[in-house]
This record gives sequence, C-alpha cells and structure tokens, in this order.
Amino acid sequence: MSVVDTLQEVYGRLLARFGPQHWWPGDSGWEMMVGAVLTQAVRWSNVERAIANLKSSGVLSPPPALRRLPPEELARLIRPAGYYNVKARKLKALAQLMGDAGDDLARLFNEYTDGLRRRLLGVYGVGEETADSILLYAASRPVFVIDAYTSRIMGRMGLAPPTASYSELQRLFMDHLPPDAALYNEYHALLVHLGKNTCRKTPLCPTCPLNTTCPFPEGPGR
DNA sequence: CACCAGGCAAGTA
DNA sequence: TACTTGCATGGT
Repeated sequence: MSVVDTLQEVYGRLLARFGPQHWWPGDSGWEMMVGAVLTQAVRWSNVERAIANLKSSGVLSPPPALRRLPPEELARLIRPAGYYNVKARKLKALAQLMGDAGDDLARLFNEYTDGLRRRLLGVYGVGEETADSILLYAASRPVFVIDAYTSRIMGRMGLAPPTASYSELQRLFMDHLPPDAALYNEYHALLVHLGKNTCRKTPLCPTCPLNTTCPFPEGPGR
C-alpha cells in the first residue's frame, strides 16, 4: 500500500468514525491567533477559561484593547492557561504584529505563504506549529500542521521514524496529499482528536474505534 | 502523590 | 544540528 493510499484511508476512517471537527474553535481570526498561543503545551479546556476572562474584561478584541492592557493585568487574566508571564509577553508580541498591519487581518494576510510564514516566525512566541496553525486555520492556506500527537501517530504507523523533524513530517503529508486547506484543516483536527481521546487510553486493538483495519496494531505505546 | 497537556526560546555542546 | 531547561495551571 502506497503512502498516498495509507494517508487517504486513515483520513477516510477518522472522518467516518469521528465526523467533522469544525476547527478552529473561536469567533474570529484574531481570536484564533490568541488561542493558538494560549494552547501551547496546555489543554484546550484551560485555554477556554483564559479566553472567557479576556472576553468578560473586554480585551480580547480588537487587538488595540490587548495592547493597552498592562502586562501584569494580562498575565492575571490568562492565568488558567499556564505559563502566564511568558504567554502574556507572547500575546503582546502578537498584538504588536497586528498593530504593524494596521489591525487589519486581511492586510496582514495579504502576502504569499512563504513570506507570511517567515513574518509569523519572527514574532516572539510563534514557532513552526503556531505559525502553521495560523496559516491554515486563520488564513486558510494549504499548510499541514504538525504537532506532538501527529508525530507520535505517524511514528506508530511506521510512516516516519520517531526522530523525524517537523519539516520532514510536514513534507510527508504535503507531498502525498493535494494542497487543500479544507482537507488539511480536517485531517489535523482529526489526528488531534484521535490522540486526545483514544491513543493513550485503552489499547487501540481490539477496542480501537477505527476497527478492523486499525492503523495501530501494536497498541498505543508511549 | 506523579504525570501530562494541540510549544517555544534561550542556552549549551 | 541536536539536545536541555524553564515556564505553570488544572485534570486524572
């Protein structure tokens, strides 16, 4: 079975089993970007509390509201999302990027993908996964997002060595799937869902929701 | 109690 | 390039 066929089949099974995930959770592109920073190494449920705090304080949007907020106050509001001092600085840097673009998302995204990616990576607190998440989920660019779940799952399926780098894993998907933002969106969300809800619990076989042709015959591992 | 969650930057070798 | 460490809350 070719890599193309395997990736297509896994996607089909995940979609059939779990259904569309409707990512990214959030009301706007800017809110998505804030969430992308807040969720770094932290559960989404924690992020939701932080976002609720920002909203009820009226500082989530537009970006100028967040820029005006004193760093200590911002840190206090996002406390449930963990690493609150570091993340406050990160959000400030992100809001600064918005300011440089006239607080106009469309204007910020008015750039070719490679240039935009470099620009995002230049922001404090924005690494490859966060940059690609913004490109895919906020700017609708066909860029495949790699995260810890994806890496683990690909390793278990034998499609990539456990030591594969971010760019290697990303190429594996993007070299074998059509450049379709909607497909990448759903695929990554489904992999995260699988990783969160199934992979690290009971052995995937025979209880694996993917059933008879489970792509993890050796079990979840660690 | 230990361990982990949709990373990242900075420092070291 | 390829490690290591600090950052911190909340759930299991």
